[in-house]
Amino acid sequence: MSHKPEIKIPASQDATRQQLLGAAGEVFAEVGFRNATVREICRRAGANIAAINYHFGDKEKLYAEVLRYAHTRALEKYPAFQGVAADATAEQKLRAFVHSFLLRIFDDSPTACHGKLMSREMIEPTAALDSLVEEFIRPMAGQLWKIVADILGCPLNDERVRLCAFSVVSQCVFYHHCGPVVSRLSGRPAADAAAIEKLAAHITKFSLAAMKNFSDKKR
Amino acid sequence: MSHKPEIKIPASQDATRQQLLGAAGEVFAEVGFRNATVREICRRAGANIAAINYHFGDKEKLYAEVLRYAHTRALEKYPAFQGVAADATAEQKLRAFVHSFLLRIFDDSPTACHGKLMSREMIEPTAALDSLVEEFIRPMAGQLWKIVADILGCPLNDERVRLCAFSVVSQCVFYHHCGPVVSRLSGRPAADAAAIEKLAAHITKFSLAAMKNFSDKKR
Amino acid sequence: MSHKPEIKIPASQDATRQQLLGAAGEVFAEVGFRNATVREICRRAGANIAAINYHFGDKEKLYAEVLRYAHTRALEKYPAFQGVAADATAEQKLRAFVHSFLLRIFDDSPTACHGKLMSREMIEPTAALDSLVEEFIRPMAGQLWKIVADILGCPLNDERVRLCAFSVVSQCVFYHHCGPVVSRLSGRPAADAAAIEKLAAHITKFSLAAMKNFSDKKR
Amino acid sequence: MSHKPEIKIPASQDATRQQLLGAAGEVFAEVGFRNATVREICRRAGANIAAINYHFGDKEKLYAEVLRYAHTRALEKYPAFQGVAADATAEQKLRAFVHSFLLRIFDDSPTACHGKLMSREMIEPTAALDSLVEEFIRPMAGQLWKIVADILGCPLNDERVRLCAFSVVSQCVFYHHCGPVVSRLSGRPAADAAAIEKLAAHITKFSLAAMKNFSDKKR
DNA sequence: TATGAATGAGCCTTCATTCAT
DNA sequence: AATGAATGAAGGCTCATTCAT
Repeated sequence: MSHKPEIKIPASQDATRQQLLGAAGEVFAEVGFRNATVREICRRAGANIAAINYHFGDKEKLYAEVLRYAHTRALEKYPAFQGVAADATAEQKLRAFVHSFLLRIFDDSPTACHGKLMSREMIEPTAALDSLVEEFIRPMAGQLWKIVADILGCPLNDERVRLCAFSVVSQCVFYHHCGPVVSRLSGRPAADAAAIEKLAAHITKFSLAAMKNFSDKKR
Repeated sequence: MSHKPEIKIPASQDATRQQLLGAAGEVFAEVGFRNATVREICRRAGANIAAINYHFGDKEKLYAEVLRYAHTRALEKYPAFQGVAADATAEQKLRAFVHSFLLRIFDDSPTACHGKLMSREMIEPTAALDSLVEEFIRPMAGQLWKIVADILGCPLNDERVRLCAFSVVSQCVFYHHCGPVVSRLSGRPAADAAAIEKLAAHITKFSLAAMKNFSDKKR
Repeated sequence: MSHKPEIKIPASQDATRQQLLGAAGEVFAEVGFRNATVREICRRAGANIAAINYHFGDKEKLYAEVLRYAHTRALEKYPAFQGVAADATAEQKLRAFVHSFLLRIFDDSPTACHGKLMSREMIEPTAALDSLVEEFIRPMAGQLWKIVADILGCPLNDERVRLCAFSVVSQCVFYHHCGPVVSRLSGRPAADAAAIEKLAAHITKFSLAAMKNFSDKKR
Repeated sequence: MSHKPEIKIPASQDATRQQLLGAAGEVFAEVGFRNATVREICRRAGANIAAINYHFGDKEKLYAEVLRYAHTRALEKYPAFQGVAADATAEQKLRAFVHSFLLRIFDDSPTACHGKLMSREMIEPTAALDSLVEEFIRPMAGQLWKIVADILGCPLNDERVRLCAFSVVSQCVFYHHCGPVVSRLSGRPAADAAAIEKLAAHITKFSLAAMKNFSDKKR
């Protein structure tokens, strides 16, 4: 409010764009696309109310960019196989995959909104979801399928590979998406780093135990 | 609020209330609480635009009632252990639990909205969630914990019981909540009765395999 | 501005609708459809800003209704052959037609806006013009064609009938539509009742003189 | 971007100005002053969005220049007495005047916008109209008055001269200004060269017939 | 009791204009 | 000299809610 003229000086084109992407990510994550107001986004970005239309065309196009931006950042920050050698065992890779998946989804630093945005996208998919699946999610699914096929000893396109992979992912997603119920049932609040660690251990153990005993049993 | 002069046929008064509950369930499920308009709800219910405020006070109180109503109906329609004897094995009970859970969550008949409402409630919990958990979800969790404890051979309050129960439920919830991604990845549309049957079989098999091999392995 | 509580009491549905039609007519006539603001219309109508959407759907539908309303009123107020017997001569009918046409078009009482609305409609025709022509203008053109055909001694569908009728109407329209130039050239302001009388006399005389001498001359 | 060392042809500066005048003429003619956006004008002119303010001060001053520019061009392209000798008869001069008037007003080549701009100016006169009348329209009216006075055999300042001249011009203007109604009534689209020729013939014939029979009749 | 006309805050978007570069 | 990012007022429209009937 006072002078702070320096805040406006660096306002090069890209700076404002970036501020808007960040602020929009926060707001969309907090209240969803529809409930988010451009006023609030611009306010947080320190930009004029017309800035969104100027830089992105409209609110919807901004949202699409935010979604891509959030995904890109999340994958850069938490690569799927961080700290795992290329020749590691499938079990080791699974553990890493689950752990980084959880870290990615639970990161609630102000700049991270990937998890929440995806949760909302699941409930009300937008036009942006199609390309998001092809660009980010399908490749990641492919990585998991390889690991699972290896563990099961199945060909990659066996239906059981898909089913077991979904069973793995479902456990990761669950604690994030059903957080409100999980925390009410367990009496504990959201997940911290230690809890995530523990969760990753359980999911990996549970899933490996299941898959090791899987192939030789018919339903 | 006062006495409800009792004698009254279940007539007009209650009829409108009921119509509103039904219509509101549909609309809230389709577009969420915020995006739902009282005009549309009243239109579908064949009621006056002021009917919601008259019968329920405001939109939010209507929503809370819809949530309870939807849960009650869903549990009546798909009891947790339908067709399973009280002395059935834990495995049989688990199978029944999973199957009815899936049926409940995937029922998309116009009068059923329990699944969609819960999905939305996970993302933006309302004040109604607290009582919902206590009244409906905790009892159901208790039932599952018993089964899991039996299978694991653990005491009921062992942490592994909670974790494994979550692992079971997470798989059930996943196909519903992440439907938009699952269908895009698999190329198949939503779930029909046969698919649900198959899903129930997989989840049960996967979970039993995991839990059978669980206790004797360290992570 | 002061109390005038009685202004709001009679605010039955139709009263507000009527107020809006009147106010909208004024505003649309003054500044055109696009430049007219719903805020100003509602202000003049003593109505809430949402009243237009409530009663008419949107600004455009309001405009269409205003156009029809203004036409209907103008034709009621100034019938084409007021004070002329059914068996009057074609010359007498022409004189009456021209006179009432001018009166209609120049009426600038606050409730009359027909003339200005039509002028604007000529420059930027809206979707409403089509039905307006069929419903109001074509019947009136038919009346004039009969008179002209009678004077020329031509069959009704002779091309000269159309051309001469247009020549008559063009003179009526001109003083209204080109008022800004006419008044600047002649130094006189807009038209009062006496001026209209004189104008009607000239146009009738000019046109009759032309048509009397018309048929027997080749160009 | 680099230096463009001064020598500079009358180029860029004036070139941009000229482009803006042309583009603005088009846009103002198409959608009117208020609905025209500086963005669209600059886009069509291949100029920067700030170019209008830079070269003309603001949108309104640009409009005034466009109006003068369009008039000048229209009069250069269609002189009032093209192809008519100085000693031609008044009838011949009238014919030429009417024809060139129609050509001027109906020219809808992209660079011509005189007719449409004037139509709009009639409905919402701007400050630019005053000087436009003095500079372009009054001289032209003077020319017509002379012709008409000659035909009527009246002194130049006789009121009948004004009235008859208006009657002539009104017919020319009518087909342009009321085009939307004329075309709907006649089923024919806008005017091509042949139609204009025919129109000129009719207007001249009608007007001459009227004026020849005029002076000796009192109303 | 039940209605529906009326309310006014708030939404996204558009626009001419400005100003630092 | 010329740019284009940024501005902020104002536009049409939607909505849950109220209140006189």
